[in-house]
Amino acid sequence: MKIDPKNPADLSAQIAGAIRDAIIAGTLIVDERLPSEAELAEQFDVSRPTVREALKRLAAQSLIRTQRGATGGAFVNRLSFEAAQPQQITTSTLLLSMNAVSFETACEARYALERACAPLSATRRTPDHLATMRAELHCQAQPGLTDEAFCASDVAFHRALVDGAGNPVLSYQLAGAVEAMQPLMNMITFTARDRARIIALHEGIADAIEAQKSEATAEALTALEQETQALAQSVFAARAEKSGAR
Amino acid sequence: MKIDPKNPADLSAQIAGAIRDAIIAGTLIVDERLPSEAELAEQFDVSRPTVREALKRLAAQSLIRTQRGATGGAFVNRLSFEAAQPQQITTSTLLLSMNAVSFETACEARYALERACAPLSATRRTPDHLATMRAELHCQAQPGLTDEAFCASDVAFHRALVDGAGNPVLSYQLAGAVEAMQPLMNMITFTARDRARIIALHEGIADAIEAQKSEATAEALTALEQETQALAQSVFAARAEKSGAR
DNA sequence: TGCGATTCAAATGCCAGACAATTAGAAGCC
DNA sequence: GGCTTCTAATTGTCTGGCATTTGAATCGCA
Repeated sequence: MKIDPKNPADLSAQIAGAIRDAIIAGTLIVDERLPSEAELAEQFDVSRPTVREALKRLAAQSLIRTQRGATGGAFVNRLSFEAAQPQQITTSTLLLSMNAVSFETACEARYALERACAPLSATRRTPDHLATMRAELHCQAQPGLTDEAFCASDVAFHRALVDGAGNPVLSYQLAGAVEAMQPLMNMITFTARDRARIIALHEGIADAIEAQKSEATAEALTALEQETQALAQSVFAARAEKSGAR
Repeated sequence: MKIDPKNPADLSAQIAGAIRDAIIAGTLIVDERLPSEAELAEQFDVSRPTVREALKRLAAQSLIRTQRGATGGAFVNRLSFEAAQPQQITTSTLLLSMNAVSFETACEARYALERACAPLSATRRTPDHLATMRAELHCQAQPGLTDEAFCASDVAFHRALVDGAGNPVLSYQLAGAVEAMQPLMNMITFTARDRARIIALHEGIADAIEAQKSEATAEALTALEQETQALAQSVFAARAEKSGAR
């Protein structure tokens, strides 16, 4: 790990990479303290600011944390699912917004992944998950709700469904797919009739989950996907026509 | 965005957060040039090294890139799926290795997600994807293959399956789940008989994909999951007994 | 001896200034 | 016009230093 060729480019990136590799390889284990900045600077034969830049890179990925004071320093972080999720969500959101991914594609991915959780969630969901879903349903039925709040509740509903599978790996992966859709959903205006239809479909999902029926859950999700796709299509078509007529 | 309270903690993190928020909110658009380090330092009323640390944090997340020279500077990066995948993979790998996720849980998540891709992949896979799968199958049948190489080929096979769905969002999300399993798989020693069984199951998957049969693909994946789980269980049980007898 | 207050040292956080390297564009020359 | 050279702007890096935090050792005192 102490190697560092005379590559003239980006010393801090190289150092960060070397430390990252050591963490991945298990050479540095969780909660282990890295050498102090001064020692690292000496080891890699660079200055302290350069070492600091490398450490900040790692800190940005939650690979290390730093403590000040006498026994301070940089410590290898235990990367928890909770800490990784927000990053996963922002990355997914940016990927969708920067790459002109169509609503259709993103929606297809999201529901395909959610259907993967359906059988597990139907089997394992706790009363808590069910209660969350029912609560969000109630929230969605409020009359004065803004579109943003409606979408947020929609996301919360689906996350409860995913979490019901009781598999942290699934929850982590799905968080990105579900949350990243929110900005796209926010581009849609929901009429009262649209909302009623969506809520009815949500109720179907909640009922299937409550009855622990795997296939019924998957079918309800498929129905919701079709409804969502159709709704989006009509909204975008109307918008295109409007701008065409303008 | 230019706001920066007198929080005594972690100026560089605050600055990085402010710029990140601006990117997410769309205030800074792709390929736009940020002010120079000196200007940012003045704006935020901090020194240049502090600004640099903030920029390195953003660079670590591929949110910006930097160019030297006269017209150089920091530019907002178009976050591409290709650039995001490696990060997603290392994060997923570390999450599994640092959180004592059981083989069972990770395996369940992986196959659940893969089954979600099965119908799409069966419908849309190109001859290229099919060729990759067949090539990896051939590779797996090589006699002198190490366990690591066998696992690597296994991963390549499954990624071809996932990519066959033709949905970049799915490919991105699944990359983490599939690749992160590799270290766990590497802990297993595959006997010739184990490999033969796995290859046979892989062939079943490839055949189903070739015939564009969605349900057959999903069933083949389920069979492979059961085989993998059983194999892992027997290996771990044997290992536990051995260490108990030691 | 026991305990609290003080001091000390180590480490990170931050800053000022400087120089090197790189790069694009401007200026000048043929 | 085309080529070369110069220049300015910008990032990359280093040196040295000061401020802040924090745990631990030390000292004083009962």
